[in-house]
Amino acid sequence: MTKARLERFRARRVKANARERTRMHGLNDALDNLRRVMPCYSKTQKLSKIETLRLARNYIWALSEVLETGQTPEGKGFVEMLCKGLSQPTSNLVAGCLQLGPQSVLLEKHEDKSPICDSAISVHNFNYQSPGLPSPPYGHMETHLLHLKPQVFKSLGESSFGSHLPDCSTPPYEGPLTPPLSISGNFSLKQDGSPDLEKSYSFMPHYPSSSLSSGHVHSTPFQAGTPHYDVPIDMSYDSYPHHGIGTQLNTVFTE
DNA sequence: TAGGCCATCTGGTCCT
DNA sequence: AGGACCAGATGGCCTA
Repeated sequence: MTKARLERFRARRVKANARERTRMHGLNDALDNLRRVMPCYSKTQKLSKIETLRLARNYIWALSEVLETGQTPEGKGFVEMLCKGLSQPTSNLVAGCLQLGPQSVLLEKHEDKSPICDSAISVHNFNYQSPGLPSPPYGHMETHLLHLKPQVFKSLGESSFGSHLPDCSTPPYEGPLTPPLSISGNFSLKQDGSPDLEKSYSFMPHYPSSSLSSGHVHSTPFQAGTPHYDVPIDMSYDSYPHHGIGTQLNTVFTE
């Protein structure tokens, strides 16, 4: 290889590296956008990539469950759905983030009676200190309990909007907050059952029955007939080998 | 110190 | 040829 060819090769490699960096930054930006529309978003305590993907999968599943059943998710069950497959720290984070007390407050109105965002079911700046959980490192946590779009509420018979969607999403994200849903269509968002179909792992938070008051997630199946996996979260979390994000994506969507 | 997570570099493969 | 995508390797940072 002549010196000139070597230099050309080096230059090409440098350019390819730069492109790869840019590509990965784009991927990370997309992940950040995904984090922002998750039910548990914190700028300071970022979910890892793999946990973000898992939580997103659960969130989509939970929302499609709401659409399908037309039932308001019961608080504990909702948390359980979101926590399926997450690591214990993340599960604790989500649980602590979403549990407001013994009574489900999932449908509590946003405290800021903003005419624009009045429709969003969310609780902002919620600091939760659970007696059974470690001190929350997340601190100032912005929580979206159910950041549902009007069509979701319409399906629940609780819609009060027109066709205009209130923009309650975080600024940088310009895409839709909810996946394209086709209720009458030929496809279903949800697979046949729950995200934990594959029994390679199964996790149902296993806590004392006084779960909520003790800051734990009580294992109440969200959906009647949902198999009860009486497995502690920490026992069921499988540590995945260190793969690239592509592999992680594959892992998440085949789970 | 080990393990988890991440960014980056790199070479391979596929496509235009 | 060059770009996009992917996965393996590597090293840094952080935390338990």
